[in-house]
Amino acid sequence: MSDTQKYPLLAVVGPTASGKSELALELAGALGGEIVSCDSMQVYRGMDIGTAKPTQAERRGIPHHLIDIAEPDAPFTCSDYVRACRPVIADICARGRLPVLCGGTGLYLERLLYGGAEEPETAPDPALRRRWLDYAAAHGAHALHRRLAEVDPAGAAAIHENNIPRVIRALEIYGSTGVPKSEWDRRTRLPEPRYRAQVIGLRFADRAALYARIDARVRRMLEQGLLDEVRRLLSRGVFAANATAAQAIGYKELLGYLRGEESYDAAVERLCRATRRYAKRQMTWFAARSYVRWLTVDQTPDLLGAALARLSQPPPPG
RNA sequence: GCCUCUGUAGCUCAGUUGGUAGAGCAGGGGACUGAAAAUCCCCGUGUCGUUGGUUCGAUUCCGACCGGAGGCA
Repeated sequence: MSDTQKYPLLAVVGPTASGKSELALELAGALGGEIVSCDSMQVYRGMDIGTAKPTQAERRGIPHHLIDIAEPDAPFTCSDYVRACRPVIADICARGRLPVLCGGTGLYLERLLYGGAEEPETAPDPALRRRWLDYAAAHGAHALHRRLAEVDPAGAAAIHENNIPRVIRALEIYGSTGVPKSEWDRRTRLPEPRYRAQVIGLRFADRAALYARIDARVRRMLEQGLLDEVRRLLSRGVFAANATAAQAIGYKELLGYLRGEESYDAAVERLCRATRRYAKRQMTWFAARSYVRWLTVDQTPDLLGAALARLSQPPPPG
């Protein structure tokens, strides 16, 4: 795809509970757009309340894509997301509509925008990972990291030795392609985004204001029956499957309560805390992306107006 | 009323045979290329309850007082 053929798209990013969905919906309504979820957990069927999926009523007749496209007990990765997302964007644009990405999974958006065509075809290999994990257990994280340094010094230097999953991933890539991960990283990072993307980020001048919204949202989820939702997934064996979906905030905390390991209040407190920490990690991620144009939610009465004003400006250079 | 124990970081507690102190949790900051709601890294000054005394020097020893817990009346 040459530069002149680049598809346009909008994206609304930011920490959880910052109001992304609402703004994205308004933008889609105003600009003739369709929502494309960019969320690692909304892809799973049956996880509705805890992932804050917009209800049919809340979608106001605007199509939402990449929600409910995977089973929670099966693996679904960043690469699956990107592969699923590209044709959706192409289709929306082909119909003369505007894709409005919306979500808090920074990595998914990053790989969508900057991922090249060439990528290592190395799906996670459970047996191989098991082997490296055993190796780490037997010889320690340091020894595992040294194994990586032998074949990929640059890659090893970029990964802390205690970050065992990452070290194993890098070993996996080298093992199955014969090319170091650091080399793949160089090859698969586009200098320019693949789309004519305009990314709006939501942030808060007052952190406490966001945290209050998070606490309120957790309370609302519980009122809407989050606990029952977790029970349903539990009975389906989702958490035993050791799947990505089982790592979702809300689900893993309430599990402790359902198993009688802690009180309800303690589980809810842990849930709120985990959500706040997650929000902080999201803020750190997006704050480091130069392509994000920020709107300060608690200082902007007319978010939609402010967002539209931003969009009329030319996008920032690469 | 008397006796014993106790009072150290936001919380739970260590510790200093007298030279002004450190862990876990909480909190803050950061990283991030196919598990990312995941994973990982960095960050600990606080009237050591108050007040007298001993001492070159007290959070540490002694006294009194004020909280808290327990016991005896």
